[in-house]
Amino acid sequence: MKRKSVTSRDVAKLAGVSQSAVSRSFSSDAKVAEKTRKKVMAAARELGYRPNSIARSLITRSSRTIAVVTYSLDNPFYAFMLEKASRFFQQQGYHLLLFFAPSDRGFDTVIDEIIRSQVEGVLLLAITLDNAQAEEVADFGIPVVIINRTVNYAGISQVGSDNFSGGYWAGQHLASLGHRRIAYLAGLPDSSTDHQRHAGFIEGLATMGAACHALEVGNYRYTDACDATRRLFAAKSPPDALFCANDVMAIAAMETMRHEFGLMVPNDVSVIGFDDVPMASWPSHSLTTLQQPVDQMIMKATELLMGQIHQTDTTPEHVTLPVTPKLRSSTQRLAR
Amino acid sequence: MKRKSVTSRDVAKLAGVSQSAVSRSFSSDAKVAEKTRKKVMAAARELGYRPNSIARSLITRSSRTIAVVTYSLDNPFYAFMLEKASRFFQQQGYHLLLFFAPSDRGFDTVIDEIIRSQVEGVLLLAITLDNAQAEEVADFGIPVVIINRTVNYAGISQVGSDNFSGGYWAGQHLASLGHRRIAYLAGLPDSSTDHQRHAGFIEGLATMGAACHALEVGNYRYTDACDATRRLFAAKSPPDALFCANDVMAIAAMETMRHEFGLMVPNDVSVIGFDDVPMASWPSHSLTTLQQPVDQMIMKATELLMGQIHQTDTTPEHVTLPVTPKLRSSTQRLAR
DNA sequence: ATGAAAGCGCTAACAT
DNA sequence: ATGTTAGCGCTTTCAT
Repeated sequence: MKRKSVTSRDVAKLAGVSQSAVSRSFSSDAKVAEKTRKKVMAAARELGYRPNSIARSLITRSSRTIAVVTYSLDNPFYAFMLEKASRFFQQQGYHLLLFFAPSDRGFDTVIDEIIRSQVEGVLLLAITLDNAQAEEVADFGIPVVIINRTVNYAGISQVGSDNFSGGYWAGQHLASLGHRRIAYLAGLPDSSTDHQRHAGFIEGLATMGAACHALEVGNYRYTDACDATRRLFAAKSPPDALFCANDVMAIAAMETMRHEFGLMVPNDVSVIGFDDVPMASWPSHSLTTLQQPVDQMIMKATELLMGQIHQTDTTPEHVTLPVTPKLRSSTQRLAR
Repeated sequence: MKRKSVTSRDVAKLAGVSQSAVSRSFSSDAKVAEKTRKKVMAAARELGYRPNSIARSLITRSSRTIAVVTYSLDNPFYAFMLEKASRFFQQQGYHLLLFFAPSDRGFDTVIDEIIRSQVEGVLLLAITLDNAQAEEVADFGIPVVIINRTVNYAGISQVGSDNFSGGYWAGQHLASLGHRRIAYLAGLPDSSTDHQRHAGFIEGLATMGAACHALEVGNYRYTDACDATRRLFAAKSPPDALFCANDVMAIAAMETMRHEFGLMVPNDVSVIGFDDVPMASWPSHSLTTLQQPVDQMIMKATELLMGQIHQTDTTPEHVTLPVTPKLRSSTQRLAR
């Protein structure tokens, strides 16, 4: 049975106190006699009263809400981050408003919704803002932290890992293993992570006098990566080593090579991924990869956001955390 | 630079109209002359005005917000569902408040937050409510839909798939393949899904005159499932077939059997999972499993929730959707 | 310590 | 079509 919303006024009447006494009884830093609070709580329980957070937010002008925006959850790396970050905010007494970036433009609508919602902070998972968008949000004084993308805007904090160095290590390592036809399986072509990993890779190869043998785009997605792999290995001169811009694609590539091309990893082809998702360490894949420090990234990002929310004088930071090569059995020295 | 919050009043002043004209200009079903709206919009743009959703919600008494509660995102099955459901609500103009069920009790706190937030509906992903909790929420007239768990409370809708039949098929199929030592790798011991899959399994085995050879608990989690598998195969009489209550555990079991016990799947052991997550169809795993109709489940659940939000006379439904056996290569007839 | 009163920023009658 | 008025349910001075 639907209760007609009970207000603090109703509770006050029943308890025989003023409405503000009720309000005080429900706030932690109360200047209320223990006796009145008891009375109020009893009345509240009887009526099934719950303070209306919306009314509270309106008057205190604080929503205690964080918006998290993400692109997709089918990369476990981001699902994990979302969970971690959410639990953190929840524990801090914040609510979490979740938005998915629409594929078909319309991202400005999301920004508008976020602003209207009076959120106190925005966390962007693998999403970036163009200058107009950044300015729009900044103009309202809403702190923003971006994870795993860069922005062209000084007012916004970002935390990511050292993609360039990761790519560099991958390139150098594969070349030093004696591979000659080293290919790149690219992520989203317009993402900063892809650019940086790619650039590092090229440079790492260069230190060994090598160059990128072939490149196909997998958009950081499993099925796209399967297709890209097919193109790569159907070529006249197929790769003998492959650096993939993330683990999901690396696993897709290994599956495709093994089961459609009858190739062995690492005997015929060495493979390196990026992220170190849990799956990467499963024995079937045992993927050599570059570990991103997820926990640190989340910690830093949430810390930054909280800092900017609480002290308005905090200056935005651009944090780059180190990646760690994880040597597993998807790479080996080229058999002569 | 932080703009001091601009209100509709400010816009009204600048546009030379009344405050309510501003309000009307920002509502779709407007009784406003095109000319006034133009003026208002111009002034709004100049000041950077955005309607405050909180104030709007307070007066309209509708938050246009749905709460989604989940336990964890490390099963891709639920990550996928969350994304699907979120996108749906977002597209319908609803906001999504995300909560993670705290492991250490404290779930009542989440319920309290949900009620205070004035959400219009609650979607529970693989989470159930005890009677007191169900009553609490129902008392406030908040529609609730539970996915993949059952409730002991008539006022709440639930949608799930036919776990019993799935288990039944698995038991019967494994027995009919000639296996004699068929074990069960259980999910969370107190979940309805586990009970039903288990019960169906036992019954399915029984039709073939077989019984469950061994049981270990994997809590629906990868690492727990690895441990459970070790226990299962370290036994004097290890299984020759295994039904796992979900795909994640089935994959964990296959990894462990293959790489720690040197067993072949399906030659030495047949394995069946449950869910049909994308990973299950990857060639390395090629897992025979019971496909849950995720899309239908989400569609039905969101439809039910929307129905209950919009017509208060909608009666709660308990929907059970059929599962589909997906025969892949993790099962085969026992070699004689 | 408590109550009265004044709004938070908006929508929705009600007049005009 | 537009303005005036009265709140939505709460927090927060300000007196007492």
